Amino acid sequence: MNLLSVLVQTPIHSQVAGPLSYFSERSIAAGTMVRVPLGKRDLLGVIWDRPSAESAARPEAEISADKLRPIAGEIEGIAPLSVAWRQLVTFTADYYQRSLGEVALAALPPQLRELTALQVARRIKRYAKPVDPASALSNAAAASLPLTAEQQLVINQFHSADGPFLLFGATGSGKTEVYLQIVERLLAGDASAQALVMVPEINLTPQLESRFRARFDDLFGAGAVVCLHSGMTPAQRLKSWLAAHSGVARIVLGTRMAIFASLPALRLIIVDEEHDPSYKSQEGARYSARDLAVYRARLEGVKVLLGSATPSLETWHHSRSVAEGGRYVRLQMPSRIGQHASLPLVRRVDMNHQPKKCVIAPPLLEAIAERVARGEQSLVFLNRRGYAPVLHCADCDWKSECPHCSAYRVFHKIDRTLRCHHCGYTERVPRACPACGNPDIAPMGRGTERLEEHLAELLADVRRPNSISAQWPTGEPVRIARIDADSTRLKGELESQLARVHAGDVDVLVGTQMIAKGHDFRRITLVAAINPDGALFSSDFRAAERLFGLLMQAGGRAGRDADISAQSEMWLQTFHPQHPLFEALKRHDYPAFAARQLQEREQAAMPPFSFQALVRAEARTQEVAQGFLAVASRGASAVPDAAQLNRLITLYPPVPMSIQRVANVERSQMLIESPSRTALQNFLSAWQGVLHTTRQGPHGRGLIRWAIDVDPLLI
DNA sequence: AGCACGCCGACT
DNA sequence: GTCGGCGTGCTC
Repeated sequence: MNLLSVLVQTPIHSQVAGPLSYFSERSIAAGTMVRVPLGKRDLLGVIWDRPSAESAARPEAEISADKLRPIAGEIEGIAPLSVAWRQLVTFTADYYQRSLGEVALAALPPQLRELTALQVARRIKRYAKPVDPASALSNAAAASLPLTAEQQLVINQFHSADGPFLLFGATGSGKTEVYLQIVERLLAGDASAQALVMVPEINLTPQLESRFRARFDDLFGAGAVVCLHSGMTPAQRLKSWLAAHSGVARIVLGTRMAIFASLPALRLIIVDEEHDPSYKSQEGARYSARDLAVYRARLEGVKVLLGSATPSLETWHHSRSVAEGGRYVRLQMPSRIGQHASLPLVRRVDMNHQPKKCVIAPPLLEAIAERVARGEQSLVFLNRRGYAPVLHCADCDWKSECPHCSAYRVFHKIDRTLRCHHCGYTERVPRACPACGNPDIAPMGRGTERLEEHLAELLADVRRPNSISAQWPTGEPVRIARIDADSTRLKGELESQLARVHAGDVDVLVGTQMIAKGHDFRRITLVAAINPDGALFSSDFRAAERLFGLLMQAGGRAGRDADISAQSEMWLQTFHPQHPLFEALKRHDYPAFAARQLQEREQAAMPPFSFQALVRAEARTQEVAQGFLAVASRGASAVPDAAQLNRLITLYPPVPMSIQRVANVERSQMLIESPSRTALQNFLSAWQGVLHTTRQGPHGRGLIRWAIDVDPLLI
């Protein structure tokens, strides 16, 4: 009889958080997937390595023999998950303070959990057809593009060092082509090698997929490129996952979840737009897929390449010179592709000298109108969706607060609703002020919806050049489109709207950050940021970094075709034109911006010069949430080695979160800081127990949940 | 987390 | 007389 350790999906705060013990007639290798009974349920589990005798210092963790049950069965036809995969899961669970079972099972395709062993066996039979390389003799593969000197140099550097690498490349410098060539060389030289390529958002996978498939389908057979992201159906995900796990897929493209793909012959990881906050998971285990990529690469002895035009300050700091202590190799591609290609001219409009309350400064409006008249496209960027962020009554000062959250509901004119962007609570817009009956309630501020409407009015008299039809003898009216989370809610909407822009059926495109990221527009010659000032004086110390990245990326949408790049412009409407962030942006000088930011961070002992964790607590009342944290905080002095840790750990008092109440739940958080990552780790591991017992005790009464966020992005 | 059991209020 | 609210407790 064999004793087995099995992981099942159990969260860290349950009493069955650790690996569970089962027995089986025959011995089963670690990494094998099984089904096991737990209570009345039948769950998917993964056989885990049993703790070695000397490390099993907790005899009480051993379950009594009479409670042991046999496993229900093995999942046939799926090879055991590798040691490396198990180590990645173990590290993630430890580092992000979650249970092994939660991390491991969340990393597997959800359908695997639901299907019976028999159903799984059927799928495997259906899917696991090996790729036929003979299909390669069809069309010639999409040819590699000729490389610029910069690209060639970067590729040579990549092949002659170990990394990790930061590819610091301007927007339009041809990073994707570098990825393609690196992947191609690797896969061509090793018949089983696999590469993992990550992008921050689902939106960006289709265009990347088509480029990779155009290049590799004929080379390695259709099916060599698969995608892995949460927008896929459960069946598609299972299929891609099995293709990766079985080695049939050679290239996996995906979002942050793809970092956990089982890739038995992994040789390379690429993280595109590595600075993007989407790589940090905001629910469940709050892992950073970018950081895990670096860890996994080291673990498996493979190369990792992080790419960005505006790297995260963490990565930038890691890529300082070796003499200064840097660990990453910095590869640079400062120039845009094309003979006369250049980055857009940045123009700052001082809003202090514009007509009061004007939304679009007259010179900017004129510039847009000029583009329209020339048949060129403009992109107008406002990072706020809806019609107006708040509805207001001038008589009694009523505002459209959400009854369930400490936030305003946003006015959406298109369906006459007030919508809370935090809890989703939606109501019809009242005819009159709900507080005093005044029928004259007005929108305050503006979002993309209102901006679109406003632009249509302002550009009503502008005519674009005539096309084929003689319907408009004096030219055709301006075509304005809007792309944001609202206009692309339906499946396929984003694709069709982007297609309209690409086809030249749009003159002015209004949108949120959704349009700033990655899309390869070819005919835009003007990008305008309507109101970027908000982040300049934010209490979030990362706001400036995010704004710089966003604006740099938005600006990067302009003039991507060499023919037009010379006349392309980026306009910034600001009340602080002299702000160093905009000065650096004007010069396209990320290094200067980063140096300044890093200096400030170092002086203030902030990341990357310190390490942080956040504990968040939720309850019906703020008192309960904060009380729980306060008591657990006091209990911190009781953890082992507390005296030693005290020197290295700073616990800040619990405070309400910036949006204190969401869906009638009060939220509180406390910050923990340390100059040492290891010290922080040790403390958090030891402190878990205190949080547990506090939860169980009188001060945990009424607490809904709590969670630790290691390396939080939002503070 | 599920999923039970368990003990009190408004419905066929 | 039952359906069902969610409080407490257990699962290798």
